[in-house]
Amino acid sequence: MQLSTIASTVDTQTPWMGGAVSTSGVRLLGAYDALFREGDETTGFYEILSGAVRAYKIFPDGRRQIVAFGFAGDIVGFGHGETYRFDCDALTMTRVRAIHKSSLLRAMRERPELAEKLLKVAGDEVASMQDLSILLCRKTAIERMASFLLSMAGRTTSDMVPLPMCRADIADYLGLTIETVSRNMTRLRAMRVIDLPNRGNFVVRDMDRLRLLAQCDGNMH
Amino acid sequence: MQLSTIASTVDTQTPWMGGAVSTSGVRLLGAYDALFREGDETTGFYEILSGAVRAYKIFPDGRRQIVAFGFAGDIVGFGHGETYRFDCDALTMTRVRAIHKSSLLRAMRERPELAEKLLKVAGDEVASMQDLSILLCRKTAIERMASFLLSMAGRTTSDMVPLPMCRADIADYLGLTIETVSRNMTRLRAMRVIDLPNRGNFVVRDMDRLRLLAQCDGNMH
DNA sequence: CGTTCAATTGAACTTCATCAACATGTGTGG
DNA sequence: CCACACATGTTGATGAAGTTCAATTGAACG
Repeated sequence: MQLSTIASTVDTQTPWMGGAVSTSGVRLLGAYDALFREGDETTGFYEILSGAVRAYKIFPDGRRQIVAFGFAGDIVGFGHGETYRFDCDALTMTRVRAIHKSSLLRAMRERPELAEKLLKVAGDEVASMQDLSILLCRKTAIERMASFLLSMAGRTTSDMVPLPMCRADIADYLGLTIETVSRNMTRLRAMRVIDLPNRGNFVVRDMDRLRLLAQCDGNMH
Repeated sequence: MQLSTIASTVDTQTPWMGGAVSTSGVRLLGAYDALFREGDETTGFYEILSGAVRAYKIFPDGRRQIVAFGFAGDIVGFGHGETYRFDCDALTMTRVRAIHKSSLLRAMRERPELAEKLLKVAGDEVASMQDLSILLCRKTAIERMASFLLSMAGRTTSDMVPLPMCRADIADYLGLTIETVSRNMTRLRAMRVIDLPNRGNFVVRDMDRLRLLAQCDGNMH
């Protein structure tokens, strides 16, 4: 199950759009630096080159919902109209490449297959959001945690899985409180499913059980 | 807040894609007839001409999540890969126009602006799913009901708002049980916010209070 | 070594789910 | 057209899961 969902990961071995899109500017962001803010005029998409970002919406009453995390290889910026619909900032030191709307439109006119590709990415994005809805709607706290950790683990080959976001970010993503996140992390550790060697990292000790707990019926991508 | 979210509504005054897309077949569906089933090979998109559909996923353990409702003017079929990712069927007598994948791709190559338009529709779809995530993640039962009724009311000009889906469908969409849906409907009626003249319809008596309850900060489309 | 912020743990409370009974209203056959 | 039957929807009582409030621990940095 694909949880991280700002946009689907694209093949980053090759520069994303074959260089047809002009060599747009690369920006370097520090922790919690804004990529864009709600209400800003949309300039286009961003490709995350390294690091991680979070996209979230803050409500008048202070409630916050993290809509998606984005990692290296993801494209962020779908689902906005003339202005951005929510805030997006970096979790850690992050490099992004801006893909300007105008250059994208130009490239799309020149190479129609690009549009198809982009449409596919958008479709994947929709799929991810649907998965997230299901998670928020139908899963218990520990199932959500398991699903989340599983998707994070799926992003690396390494044994030590980075967790660049704080508990509050995880909580606001999964629709839980930091206390519940913490309790269930502890519970998963007690069950010998994961290890928590330090803040910001975890290790999967029993992948089968983690998958079982995540309870998603395999056929989710 | 846009809840109905299979795809954003497009202008249906004019035939959707200016007729460039071949005059694809129009299908007529009775109540609970399938539009497509999970696992079927994706044939393309469908434009709802009249009636209503529901898109949902059923889990091995029987849990069901309605991902979206679709009404006249909506396009359904985003977020699927080679095969459909979940079931979609009609709630009532429904007419749909099939937009075949191949004819769409052909049309896109001929008229690049079509791709942009479709990309915008996909973006709106993502936006709607994000709204749904927020609803499921952050709202109480009565706030969810209010949001849902508000979005349904926003679809008609008439006083009497149709509610073509049963309580179970509403429950599985909002992440609640039928009992909770029923209780909160009753509660809203007791609060003189809505009237429930009969099954399948409701009337908004106090739109301001409904909006207040829905708690979405206006700036959601 | 102490300060500070994040994370963890504990206890009481709230909300919603669950189980169960009851009502309504929709359709069918007499 | 009425009466009955099954569906769907409503209402009530109880319990579990997660939130909230509060205290404690732990780690990072000066």
